[in-house]
Amino acid sequence: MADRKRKKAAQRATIADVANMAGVSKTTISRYLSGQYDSIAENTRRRIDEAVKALKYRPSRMARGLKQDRSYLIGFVMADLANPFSTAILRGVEDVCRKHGYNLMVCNTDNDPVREKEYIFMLQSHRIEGLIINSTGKNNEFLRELAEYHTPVVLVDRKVPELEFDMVGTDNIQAMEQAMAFLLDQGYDSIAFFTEPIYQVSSRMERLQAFRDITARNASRASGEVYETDLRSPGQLEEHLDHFLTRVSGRFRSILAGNGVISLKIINILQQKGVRIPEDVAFIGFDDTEWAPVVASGITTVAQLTDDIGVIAMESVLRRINGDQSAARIVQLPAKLIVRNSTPPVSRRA
Amino acid sequence: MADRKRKKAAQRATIADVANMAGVSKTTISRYLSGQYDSIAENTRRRIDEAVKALKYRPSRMARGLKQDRSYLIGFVMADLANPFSTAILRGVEDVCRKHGYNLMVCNTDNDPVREKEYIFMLQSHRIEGLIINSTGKNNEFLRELAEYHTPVVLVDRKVPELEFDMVGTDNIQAMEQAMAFLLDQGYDSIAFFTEPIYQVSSRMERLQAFRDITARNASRASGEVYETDLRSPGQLEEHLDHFLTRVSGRFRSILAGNGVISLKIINILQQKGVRIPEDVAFIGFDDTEWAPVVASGITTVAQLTDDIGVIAMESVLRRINGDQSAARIVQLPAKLIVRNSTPPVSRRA
DNA sequence: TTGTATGCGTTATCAT
DNA sequence: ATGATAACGCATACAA
Repeated sequence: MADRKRKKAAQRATIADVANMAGVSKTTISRYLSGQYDSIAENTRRRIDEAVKALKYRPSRMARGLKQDRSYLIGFVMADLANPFSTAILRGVEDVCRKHGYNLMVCNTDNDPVREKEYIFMLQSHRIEGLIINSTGKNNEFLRELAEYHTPVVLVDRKVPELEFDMVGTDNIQAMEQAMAFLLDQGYDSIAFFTEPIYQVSSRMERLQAFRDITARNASRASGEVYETDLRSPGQLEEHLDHFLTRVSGRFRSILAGNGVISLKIINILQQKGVRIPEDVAFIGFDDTEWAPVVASGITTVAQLTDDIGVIAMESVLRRINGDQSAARIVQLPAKLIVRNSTPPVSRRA
Repeated sequence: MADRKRKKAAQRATIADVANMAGVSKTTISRYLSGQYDSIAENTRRRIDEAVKALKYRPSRMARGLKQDRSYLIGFVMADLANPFSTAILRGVEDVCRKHGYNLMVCNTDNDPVREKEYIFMLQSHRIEGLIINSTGKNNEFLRELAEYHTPVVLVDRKVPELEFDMVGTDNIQAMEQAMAFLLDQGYDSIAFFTEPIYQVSSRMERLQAFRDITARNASRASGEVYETDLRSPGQLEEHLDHFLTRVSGRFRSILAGNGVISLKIINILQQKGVRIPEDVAFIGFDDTEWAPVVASGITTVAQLTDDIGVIAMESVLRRINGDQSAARIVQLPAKLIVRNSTPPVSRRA
């Protein structure tokens, strides 16, 4: 009975401890751990069972990972965890991870490329087996590095043209077309599109471009106005709203918000100013947030399939992990217009 | 020049590769990695710099961790990631983690003890260095196991009487007292408390108990009614609301919601029924959700310091990691009543 | 200032 | 059905 090394405190049991207690070799324990029960005698297996329980043995994923070159870890890097859109995706990702025995490492970059880079480095050091990211687009070099070493990367929400990775997001053209067609059909002749700064964010670019295309095609029916607003700049959104409400002509005015965050801010300011939805201005929000049904007797929204985005992104990672070498896939999920009371036909208003 | 082993694909560089390229031993590289620059000659250091860059070397945290008995990993286990309360805490935790070089493993148990147990096992295998959890309370045995091996566990939101761990949450007594005192001062003589099922959830228990105590003390001024509602049971909440609105006497009725999730559901149903806030019933919500300002001309809420809960929880973990052996601390942060328009004085209503 | 040798806890290879 | 041994990538004790 070899006596264990003395350390100053309770140490976790190792495979060797289990082997000793069960009276077999480490190899047999290892077989047991990987479920090769066929090659283990019934009663040795029982003895191992007992030893594992008695010692509260938990195999070390670090040791196992080092040997097998695996980590059982997936990285999840978001530009803005404060946005419910991000956490909705997170839930989808987490669920699939759990079902497949992976753990999720969650990182919030706050849209800062430096933080993003630091996180990518840390995740590389942890040897993550897959990465799901809505990227600032400023660290393509390091994302490519992951790909070189066969770590699948899946982009969500934001495309990065230089990167040939799988991408999962919303079909922003179709989404905008639904929203705009509906507003036009309802008879609105003035539509303002409010978006957070475009930068290089593809989803915002696509929505903006779609807005421009659609207004151009419908120039005879309605006028379009674009407001690109930095929400961190105090007063800017209010200024833009003032401009639209007082300086832009149009009998029947409507607002289309580019995402859930700016939706809420707009509604807040409108309420403060006593501008009524939909009596004074109609409103459609992007993202079907939890509060959409209860604000202003119900806000019409363009719902993204956030949960599905997360699920599909993680499934794409798994497919690549399992050896799929096919060309990068771009999945653009349809958006669904959810009509509530913020967008009545103008006939009922005029 | 020893030739590297041939594997079928691009492998990450190891410390040995860097050592070879820089023409020094692995030990020197190791020193370099741990920042012992004093004991390295200027120009060897430069050569190492170059080699690291050229090889895109990323030290393996698994190997390092195995040797040092560290993982650089913190576990974060939540009963309900869908609740914005959870993700608010997550942001606080994540921020502190990042600043200290830790990575966060996020787990969603969906209030299921079995899932919780599986996650705790996985986290144990990953040798997490700390755990932040709002627990179902059904896996105390395994949480204690973590403590035995000196892994600090910090409870958030929910206490577990059997577990002597640090705990961070809201002072629910003070929170309820603020809300109730305000309702009473405004002149409401009937208060209904709506809560999700109490089970063993300490935060819900505390709020309920406080409600009972306060209504008992103020029996002459107002009557209190408790509704414990399982939101998964269809129709139950509506039934309870119906009961309160039609069967319970009281000239000036008010509702106090036990958390943000049930707040939203209640408001939704009230709106569907055409019950106006605050004209027909006053309303205070627990948790100052993002939508509180814009619903029903502004909902009065009891704000929890969610971000601080996360920050303090993670700081507690760090303090324990750094050797603090003092007795378990319970931190109960004050709640702040945010008065909006859902709770006017009854004099303005009568 | 630098290097050699050993071991962390596991799996894989090759035996028996 | 079971075991002995080497190796994964790094840090550490000890030398030089």
